Amino acid sequence: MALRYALLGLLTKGEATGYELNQRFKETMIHFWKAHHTQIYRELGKMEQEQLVSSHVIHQVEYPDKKLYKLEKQGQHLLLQWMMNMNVAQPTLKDDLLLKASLFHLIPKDVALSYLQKAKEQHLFGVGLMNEWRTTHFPGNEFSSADLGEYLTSEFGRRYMQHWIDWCDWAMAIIESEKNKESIERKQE
Amino acid sequence: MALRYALLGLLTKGEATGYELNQRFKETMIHFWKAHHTQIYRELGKMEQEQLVSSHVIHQVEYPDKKLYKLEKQGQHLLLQWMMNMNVAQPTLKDDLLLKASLFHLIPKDVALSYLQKAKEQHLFGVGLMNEWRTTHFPGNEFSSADLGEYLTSEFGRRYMQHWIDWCDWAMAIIESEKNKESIERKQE
DNA sequence: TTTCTCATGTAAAGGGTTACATGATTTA
DNA sequence: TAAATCATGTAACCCTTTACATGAGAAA
Repeated sequence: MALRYALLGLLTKGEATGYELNQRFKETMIHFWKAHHTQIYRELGKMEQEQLVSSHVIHQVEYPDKKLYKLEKQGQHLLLQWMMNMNVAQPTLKDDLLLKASLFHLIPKDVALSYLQKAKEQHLFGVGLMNEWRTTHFPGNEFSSADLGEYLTSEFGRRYMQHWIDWCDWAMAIIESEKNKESIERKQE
Repeated sequence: MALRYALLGLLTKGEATGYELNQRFKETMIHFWKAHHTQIYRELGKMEQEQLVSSHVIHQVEYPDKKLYKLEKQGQHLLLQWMMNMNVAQPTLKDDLLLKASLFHLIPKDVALSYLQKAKEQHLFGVGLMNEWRTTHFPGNEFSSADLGEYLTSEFGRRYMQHWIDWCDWAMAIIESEKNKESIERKQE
Protein backbone atom coordinates (compact mmCIF):
# COMPACT_ATOMS: atom_id res chain seq x y z
CA MET A 1 0.00 0.00 0.00
CA ALA A 2 2.85 2.40 0.71
CA LEU A 3 4.31 2.30 -2.78
CA ARG A 4 1.50 4.53 -3.92
CA TYR A 5 2.36 7.14 -1.30
CA ALA A 6 5.95 7.13 -2.46
CA LEU A 7 4.77 7.73 -6.04
CA LEU A 8 2.26 10.39 -5.03
CA GLY A 9 5.02 12.01 -3.01
CA LEU A 10 7.37 12.15 -5.97
CA LEU A 11 4.59 13.59 -8.11
CA THR A 12 4.22 16.53 -5.70
CA LYS A 13 7.49 17.75 -7.21
CA GLY A 14 6.03 17.84 -10.72
CA GLU A 15 4.62 15.74 -13.55
CA ALA A 16 6.64 12.70 -14.52
CA THR A 17 6.57 9.52 -16.60
CA GLY A 18 6.78 6.05 -15.09
CA TYR A 19 10.30 5.87 -16.40
CA GLU A 20 11.31 9.07 -14.66
CA LEU A 21 9.64 8.02 -11.42
CA ASN A 22 11.65 4.83 -11.50
CA GLN A 23 14.84 6.86 -11.83
CA ARG A 24 13.89 9.23 -9.04
CA PHE A 25 13.13 6.24 -6.90
CA LYS A 26 16.61 4.91 -7.45
CA GLU A 27 18.17 8.27 -6.84
CA THR A 28 16.40 9.51 -3.73
CA MET A 29 14.53 6.61 -2.14
CA ILE A 30 17.09 3.86 -2.53
CA HIS A 31 18.00 4.07 1.17
CA PHE A 32 14.61 3.10 2.46
CA TRP A 33 12.49 1.76 -0.40
CA LYS A 34 12.93 -0.22 -3.57
CA ALA A 35 10.51 -0.76 -6.43
CA HIS A 36 10.78 -2.46 -9.79
CA HIS A 37 9.72 -0.58 -12.88
CA THR A 38 7.03 -3.20 -13.52
CA GLN A 39 5.55 -2.46 -10.11
CA ILE A 40 5.62 1.29 -10.71
CA TYR A 41 3.79 1.04 -14.04
CA ARG A 42 1.13 -1.19 -12.53
CA GLU A 43 0.57 1.04 -9.52
CA LEU A 44 0.31 4.12 -11.75
CA GLY A 45 -2.31 2.32 -13.83
CA LYS A 46 -4.34 1.47 -10.73
CA MET A 47 -4.08 4.99 -9.37
CA GLU A 48 -5.26 6.43 -12.66
CA GLN A 49 -8.35 4.20 -12.49
CA GLU A 50 -8.99 5.50 -8.99
CA GLN A 51 -8.51 9.06 -10.26
CA LEU A 52 -5.66 9.82 -7.90
CA VAL A 53 -3.50 10.74 -10.89
CA SER A 54 -4.14 11.51 -14.56
CA SER A 55 -1.99 11.03 -17.63
CA HIS A 56 -1.60 12.18 -21.19
CA VAL A 57 0.52 10.65 -23.93
CA ILE A 58 3.32 12.62 -25.55
CA HIS A 59 4.26 11.46 -29.02
CA GLN A 60 7.96 11.40 -29.79
CA VAL A 61 9.62 10.83 -33.15
CA GLU A 62 13.05 9.44 -32.35
CA TYR A 63 12.04 7.80 -29.07
CA PRO A 64 9.06 5.73 -27.94
CA ASP A 65 5.95 7.64 -26.90
CA LYS A 66 5.72 8.52 -23.25
CA LYS A 67 2.96 8.98 -20.72
CA LEU A 68 3.17 11.96 -18.39
CA TYR A 69 1.47 11.50 -15.03
CA LYS A 70 0.09 14.34 -12.98
CA LEU A 71 -1.07 14.42 -9.37
CA GLU A 72 -4.82 15.00 -9.01
CA LYS A 73 -6.62 16.65 -6.09
CA GLN A 74 -7.87 13.34 -4.74
CA GLY A 75 -4.35 11.95 -4.84
CA GLN A 76 -2.95 14.95 -3.01
CA HIS A 77 -5.69 14.68 -0.43
CA LEU A 78 -5.02 10.97 0.14
CA LEU A 79 -1.30 11.64 0.49
CA LEU A 80 -1.75 14.41 3.03
CA GLN A 81 -4.16 12.30 5.04
CA TRP A 82 -1.53 9.57 5.20
CA MET A 83 1.19 12.03 6.15
CA MET A 84 -0.92 13.48 8.98
CA ASN A 85 -2.38 10.32 10.55
CA MET A 86 0.72 9.47 12.68
CA ASN A 87 0.42 5.71 12.12
CA VAL A 88 3.75 4.27 11.07
CA ALA A 89 3.98 0.74 9.67
CA GLN A 90 6.67 -1.54 11.04
CA PRO A 91 9.78 -1.36 8.86
CA THR A 92 10.86 -4.54 7.08
CA LEU A 93 14.45 -5.33 6.32
CA LYS A 94 15.85 -8.37 4.57
CA ASP A 95 19.59 -8.46 4.51
CA ASP A 96 21.29 -11.51 3.10
CA LEU A 97 24.72 -10.54 4.34
CA LEU A 98 23.56 -10.08 7.92
CA LEU A 99 21.76 -13.42 7.74
CA LYS A 100 25.02 -15.02 6.63
CA ALA A 101 26.89 -13.09 9.32
CA SER A 102 24.57 -14.54 11.96
CA LEU A 103 25.76 -17.98 10.80
CA PHE A 104 29.50 -17.21 10.59
CA HIS A 105 30.22 -19.92 13.14
CA LEU A 106 29.49 -22.45 10.37
CA ILE A 107 32.24 -21.37 7.98
CA PRO A 108 36.01 -20.76 8.06
CA LYS A 109 37.01 -17.42 9.54
CA ASP A 110 38.81 -16.35 6.37
CA VAL A 111 35.61 -16.73 4.35
CA ALA A 112 33.75 -14.65 6.93
CA LEU A 113 36.45 -11.99 6.73
CA SER A 114 36.20 -11.80 2.95
CA TYR A 115 32.42 -11.30 3.17
CA LEU A 116 32.99 -8.40 5.54
CA GLN A 117 35.82 -6.92 3.48
CA LYS A 118 33.64 -6.95 0.36
CA ALA A 119 30.72 -5.37 2.21
CA LYS A 120 32.98 -2.68 3.60
CA GLU A 121 34.31 -1.80 0.16
CA GLN A 122 30.81 -1.55 -1.28
CA HIS A 123 29.71 0.79 1.46
CA LEU A 124 32.88 2.89 1.15
CA PHE A 125 32.06 3.30 -2.51
CA GLY A 126 28.48 4.19 -1.61
CA VAL A 127 29.54 6.87 0.85
CA GLY A 128 31.75 8.39 -1.84
CA LEU A 129 28.88 8.56 -4.31
CA MET A 130 26.59 10.00 -1.67
CA ASN A 131 29.05 12.73 -0.71
CA GLU A 132 29.32 13.73 -4.37
CA TRP A 133 25.55 13.70 -4.76
CA ARG A 134 25.09 15.86 -1.70
CA THR A 135 27.69 18.45 -2.70
CA THR A 136 26.03 18.88 -6.10
CA HIS A 137 22.47 18.94 -4.71
CA PHE A 138 23.11 20.79 -1.46
CA PRO A 139 26.29 22.86 -1.89
CA GLY A 140 27.37 24.30 1.46
CA ASN A 141 24.58 22.23 3.08
CA GLU A 142 22.02 24.69 1.76
CA PHE A 143 18.65 23.36 0.67
CA SER A 144 15.36 24.83 -0.49
CA SER A 145 12.33 24.28 1.73
CA ALA A 146 10.84 21.85 -0.84
CA ASP A 147 13.96 19.68 -0.41
CA LEU A 148 13.85 19.37 3.38
CA GLY A 149 12.84 15.72 3.23
CA GLU A 150 15.47 14.76 0.71
CA TYR A 151 18.10 16.58 2.71
CA LEU A 152 17.16 14.64 5.83
CA THR A 153 16.87 11.19 4.30
CA SER A 154 20.03 11.45 2.20
CA GLU A 155 21.90 12.19 5.41
CA PHE A 156 20.26 9.10 6.88
CA GLY A 157 21.62 7.09 3.95
CA ARG A 158 25.10 8.53 4.36
CA ARG A 159 25.17 7.76 8.07
CA TYR A 160 23.73 4.29 7.50
CA MET A 161 26.54 3.43 5.13
CA GLN A 162 29.10 4.82 7.55
CA HIS A 163 27.57 2.69 10.29
CA TRP A 164 28.02 -0.33 8.06
CA ILE A 165 31.68 0.50 7.46
CA ASP A 166 32.33 0.95 11.17
CA TRP A 167 30.56 -2.29 12.01
CA CYS A 168 32.54 -4.20 9.36
CA ASP A 169 35.79 -2.88 10.86
CA TRP A 170 34.66 -3.85 14.35
CA ALA A 171 33.49 -7.33 13.24
CA MET A 172 36.69 -8.01 11.30
CA ALA A 173 38.74 -7.09 14.38
CA ILE A 174 36.69 -9.52 16.50
CA ILE A 175 37.20 -12.35 14.04
CA GLU A 176 40.93 -11.62 13.76
CA SER A 177 41.28 -11.77 17.53
CA GLU A 178 39.39 -15.09 17.58
CA LYS A 179 41.82 -16.40 14.97
CA ASN A 180 44.75 -15.39 17.17
CA LYS A 181 43.25 -17.12 20.21
CA GLU A 182 42.94 -20.30 18.18
CA SER A 183 46.54 -20.23 17.01
CA ILE A 184 47.75 -19.66 20.58
CA GLU A 185 45.68 -22.66 21.72
CA ARG A 186 47.23 -24.77 18.98
CA LYS A 187 50.74 -23.82 20.11
CA GLN A 188 49.97 -24.74 23.71
CA GLU A 189 48.88 -28.25 22.75
CA MET B 1 14.29 -18.33 -0.96
CA ALA B 2 16.39 -17.03 1.91
CA LEU B 3 13.83 -17.73 4.61
CA ARG B 4 14.71 -21.40 4.39
CA TYR B 5 18.37 -20.66 5.04
CA ALA B 6 17.44 -18.67 8.09
CA LEU B 7 15.41 -21.64 9.37
CA LEU B 8 18.10 -24.18 8.50
CA GLY B 9 20.58 -21.91 10.26
CA LEU B 10 18.52 -21.82 13.43
CA LEU B 11 18.16 -25.60 13.30
CA THR B 12 21.97 -25.99 13.37
CA LYS B 13 21.67 -24.99 17.04
CA GLY B 14 19.33 -27.88 17.81
CA GLU B 15 15.89 -29.36 17.15
CA ALA B 16 12.98 -27.00 17.45
CA THR B 17 9.26 -26.64 16.80
CA GLY B 18 7.82 -24.07 14.39
CA TYR B 19 6.66 -22.14 17.38
CA GLU B 20 10.14 -22.03 18.90
CA LEU B 21 11.69 -21.08 15.58
CA ASN B 22 9.30 -18.16 15.36
CA GLN B 23 10.42 -17.02 18.79
CA ARG B 24 14.11 -17.39 18.00
CA PHE B 25 13.48 -15.43 14.83
CA LYS B 26 12.04 -12.58 16.82
CA GLU B 27 14.82 -12.73 19.37
CA THR B 28 17.92 -12.98 17.24
CA MET B 29 17.02 -12.12 13.64
CA ILE B 30 14.71 -9.21 14.20
CA HIS B 31 17.38 -6.75 13.11
CA PHE B 32 17.69 -8.08 9.59
CA TRP B 33 14.82 -10.43 8.86
CA LYS B 34 11.18 -10.80 9.71
CA ALA B 35 8.87 -13.77 9.16
CA HIS B 36 5.29 -14.50 10.13
CA HIS B 37 4.54 -17.74 11.88
CA THR B 38 2.32 -18.76 8.96
CA GLN B 39 5.27 -18.41 6.64
CA ILE B 40 7.53 -20.44 8.94
CA TYR B 41 5.07 -23.34 9.16
CA ARG B 42 4.63 -23.33 5.40
CA GLU B 43 8.35 -23.30 4.70
CA LEU B 44 8.99 -26.09 7.23
CA GLY B 45 6.35 -28.19 5.48
CA LYS B 46 7.98 -27.63 2.10
CA MET B 47 11.43 -28.42 3.45
CA GLU B 48 10.19 -31.64 4.99
CA GLN B 49 8.83 -32.71 1.60
CA GLU B 50 12.23 -31.97 0.09
CA GLN B 51 13.87 -33.96 2.91
CA LEU B 52 15.97 -31.06 4.11
CA VAL B 53 14.46 -31.47 7.58
CA SER B 54 12.47 -34.19 9.35
CA SER B 55 9.92 -34.01 12.13
CA HIS B 56 8.25 -36.09 14.78
CA VAL B 57 5.20 -35.28 16.83
CA ILE B 58 5.37 -35.03 20.61
CA HIS B 59 2.10 -35.61 22.42
CA GLN B 60 1.39 -33.33 25.33
CA VAL B 61 -1.39 -33.57 27.87
CA GLU B 62 -1.88 -30.05 29.19
CA TYR B 63 -0.78 -28.31 26.00
CA PRO B 64 -1.40 -28.93 22.29
CA ASP B 65 0.77 -31.51 20.57
CA LYS B 66 3.93 -30.20 19.02
CA LYS B 67 6.13 -31.09 16.07
CA LEU B 68 9.88 -31.14 16.60
CA TYR B 69 11.95 -30.41 13.48
CA LYS B 70 15.46 -31.68 12.99
CA LEU B 71 18.07 -30.66 10.43
CA GLU B 72 18.86 -33.45 7.95
CA LYS B 73 22.13 -34.02 6.08
CA GLN B 74 20.74 -32.66 2.84
CA GLY B 75 19.58 -29.52 4.60
CA GLN B 76 22.94 -29.00 6.24
CA HIS B 77 24.64 -29.52 2.89
CA LEU B 78 22.37 -26.99 1.17
CA LEU B 79 22.96 -24.46 3.92
CA LEU B 80 26.73 -24.79 3.78
CA GLN B 81 26.70 -24.49 0.01
CA TRP B 82 24.79 -21.24 0.34
CA MET B 83 27.13 -19.96 3.05
CA MET B 84 30.20 -20.70 0.92
CA ASN B 85 29.11 -19.44 -2.51
CA MET B 86 29.85 -15.74 -1.83
CA ASN B 87 26.79 -14.45 -3.72
CA VAL B 88 24.91 -11.94 -1.63
CA ALA B 89 21.40 -10.84 -2.59
CA GLN B 90 20.65 -7.12 -2.54
CA PRO B 91 19.13 -6.10 0.77
CA THR B 92 15.59 -4.77 0.75
CA LEU B 93 14.37 -2.21 3.21
CA LYS B 94 10.91 -0.69 3.51
CA ASP B 95 10.70 2.00 6.10
CA ASP B 96 7.47 3.92 6.41
CA LEU B 97 8.92 6.57 8.68
CA LEU B 98 11.78 7.38 6.33
CA LEU B 99 9.32 7.56 3.45
CA LYS B 100 7.31 10.06 5.43
CA ALA B 101 10.49 11.90 6.40
CA SER B 102 11.36 12.28 2.72
CA LEU B 103 8.06 14.15 2.36
CA PHE B 104 8.35 16.35 5.46
CA HIS B 105 8.15 19.46 3.29
CA LEU B 106 4.44 18.67 2.86
CA ILE B 107 3.46 18.90 6.53
CA PRO B 108 3.81 21.36 9.43
CA LYS B 109 7.22 21.29 11.11
CA ASP B 110 5.72 20.42 14.49
CA VAL B 111 4.14 17.28 13.08
CA ALA B 112 7.49 16.31 11.56
CA LEU B 113 9.15 16.88 14.93
CA SER B 114 6.68 14.67 16.73
CA TYR B 115 7.31 11.83 14.24
CA LEU B 116 11.02 12.11 14.96
CA GLN B 117 10.56 12.36 18.71
CA LYS B 118 8.44 9.21 18.74
CA ALA B 119 10.95 7.33 16.59
CA LYS B 120 13.78 8.41 18.85
CA GLU B 121 11.97 7.17 21.94
CA GLN B 122 11.25 3.81 20.35
CA HIS B 123 14.88 3.34 19.41
CA LEU B 124 16.06 4.46 22.85
CA PHE B 125 13.83 1.78 24.33
CA GLY B 126 15.22 -0.73 21.84
CA VAL B 127 18.82 0.05 22.74
CA GLY B 128 17.95 -0.45 26.40
CA LEU B 129 16.44 -3.88 25.72
CA MET B 130 19.39 -4.82 23.56
CA ASN B 131 21.92 -3.86 26.20
CA GLU B 132 20.09 -6.02 28.71
CA TRP B 133 19.93 -8.91 26.27
CA ARG B 134 23.62 -8.67 25.56
CA THR B 135 24.66 -8.52 29.20
CA THR B 136 22.67 -11.68 29.98
CA HIS B 137 23.79 -13.54 26.84
CA PHE B 138 27.36 -12.30 26.61
CA PRO B 139 28.44 -11.20 30.10
CA GLY B 140 31.78 -9.37 29.92
CA ASN B 141 31.52 -9.56 26.11
CA GLU B 142 32.44 -13.23 26.25
CA PHE B 143 30.84 -15.59 23.76
CA SER B 144 31.20 -19.24 22.81
CA SER B 145 32.42 -20.02 19.32
CA ALA B 146 28.94 -21.25 18.30
CA ASP B 147 27.59 -17.79 19.13
CA LEU B 148 30.03 -15.76 17.01
CA GLY B 149 27.34 -14.85 14.49
CA GLU B 150 24.81 -13.82 17.10
CA TYR B 151 27.43 -11.76 18.87
CA LEU B 152 28.25 -9.90 15.66
CA THR B 153 24.71 -9.27 14.44
CA SER B 154 23.33 -8.24 17.81
CA GLU B 155 26.02 -5.57 17.91
CA PHE B 156 24.90 -4.54 14.42
CA GLY B 157 21.39 -4.12 15.78
CA ARG B 158 22.57 -2.11 18.75
CA ARG B 159 24.63 0.22 16.57
CA TYR B 160 21.80 0.53 14.05
CA MET B 161 19.41 1.73 16.74
CA GLN B 162 22.03 4.14 18.05
CA HIS B 163 22.48 5.46 14.51
CA TRP B 164 18.73 6.06 14.39
CA ILE B 165 18.78 7.97 17.66
CA ASP B 166 21.67 10.14 16.50
CA TRP B 167 19.99 10.83 13.17
CA CYS B 168 16.71 11.78 14.89
CA ASP B 169 18.59 14.25 17.08
CA TRP B 170 20.36 15.71 14.07
CA ALA B 171 17.15 15.93 12.01
CA MET B 172 15.19 17.55 14.86
CA ALA B 173 17.93 20.17 15.23
CA ILE B 174 17.75 20.93 11.49
CA ILE B 175 13.98 21.35 11.61
CA GLU B 176 14.19 23.54 14.73
CA SER B 177 16.69 25.81 13.02
CA GLU B 178 14.41 26.05 9.97
CA LYS B 179 11.58 27.04 12.28
CA ASN B 180 13.75 29.80 13.75
CA LYS B 181 14.66 31.12 10.30
CA GLU B 182 10.96 31.33 9.45
CA SER B 183 10.08 33.28 12.58
CA ILE B 184 12.92 35.75 11.93
CA GLU B 185 11.63 36.24 8.39
CA ARG B 186 8.16 36.93 9.74
CA LYS B 187 9.50 39.57 12.11
CA GLN B 188 11.35 41.36 9.31
CA GLU B 189 8.20 41.71 7.22
C1' DT C 1 29.66 -5.90 -31.48
C1' DT C 2 27.83 -5.52 -27.31
C1' DT C 3 25.83 -2.70 -24.08
C1' DC C 4 23.26 1.44 -22.62
C1' DT C 5 19.49 4.74 -23.06
C1' DC C 6 14.92 5.66 -24.00
C1' DA C 7 10.00 3.84 -22.81
C1' DT C 8 6.20 0.83 -21.89
C1' DG C 9 4.16 -2.98 -20.43
C1' DT C 10 2.14 -8.41 -19.70
C1' DA C 11 2.30 -12.92 -17.50
C1' DA C 12 3.70 -16.13 -14.30
C1' DA C 13 5.75 -17.44 -10.27
C1' DG C 14 7.23 -16.59 -5.78
C1' DG C 15 7.04 -14.45 -1.20
C1' DG C 16 4.51 -12.06 2.53
C1' DT C 17 0.31 -10.56 5.14
C1' DT C 18 -4.25 -11.00 7.08
C1' DA C 19 -8.20 -13.39 8.55
C1' DC C 20 -9.88 -17.42 10.43
C1' DA C 21 -9.97 -21.71 13.30
C1' DT C 22 -9.25 -24.46 17.72
C1' DG C 23 -8.99 -24.64 22.93
C1' DA C 24 -7.12 -25.20 27.71
C1' DT C 25 -4.47 -22.63 31.21
C1' DT C 26 -2.58 -18.74 33.37
C1' DT C 27 -1.89 -13.91 34.39
C1' DA C 28 -3.38 -8.98 34.74
C1' DT D 1 -13.26 -10.33 32.35
C1' DA D 2 -9.96 -9.70 28.99
C1' DA D 3 -5.68 -10.87 27.25
C1' DA D 4 -1.59 -13.61 26.83
C1' DT D 5 0.76 -18.26 26.44
C1' DC D 6 1.10 -22.53 24.25
C1' DA D 7 0.79 -24.74 19.43
C1' DT D 8 -0.56 -25.64 14.80
C1' DG D 9 -2.14 -24.67 10.51
C1' DT D 10 -5.38 -23.28 5.94
C1' DA D 11 -7.11 -20.01 2.59
C1' DA D 12 -7.28 -15.93 0.33
C1' DC D 13 -5.30 -12.05 -0.92
C1' DC D 14 -1.75 -8.79 -1.91
C1' DC D 15 2.82 -7.46 -3.11
C1' DT D 16 7.32 -8.37 -5.37
C1' DT D 17 10.36 -10.45 -8.59
C1' DT D 18 11.69 -12.50 -12.93
C1' DA D 19 11.19 -13.51 -17.62
C1' DC D 20 9.66 -11.96 -21.85
C1' DA D 21 8.53 -8.52 -25.56
C1' DT D 22 9.45 -4.46 -28.66
C1' DG D 23 12.76 -1.41 -31.25
C1' DA D 24 15.56 2.63 -32.60
C1' DG D 25 19.81 5.30 -31.71
C1' DA D 26 24.21 6.18 -29.42
C1' DA D 27 28.29 5.17 -27.07
C1' DA D 28 32.05 1.91 -25.54
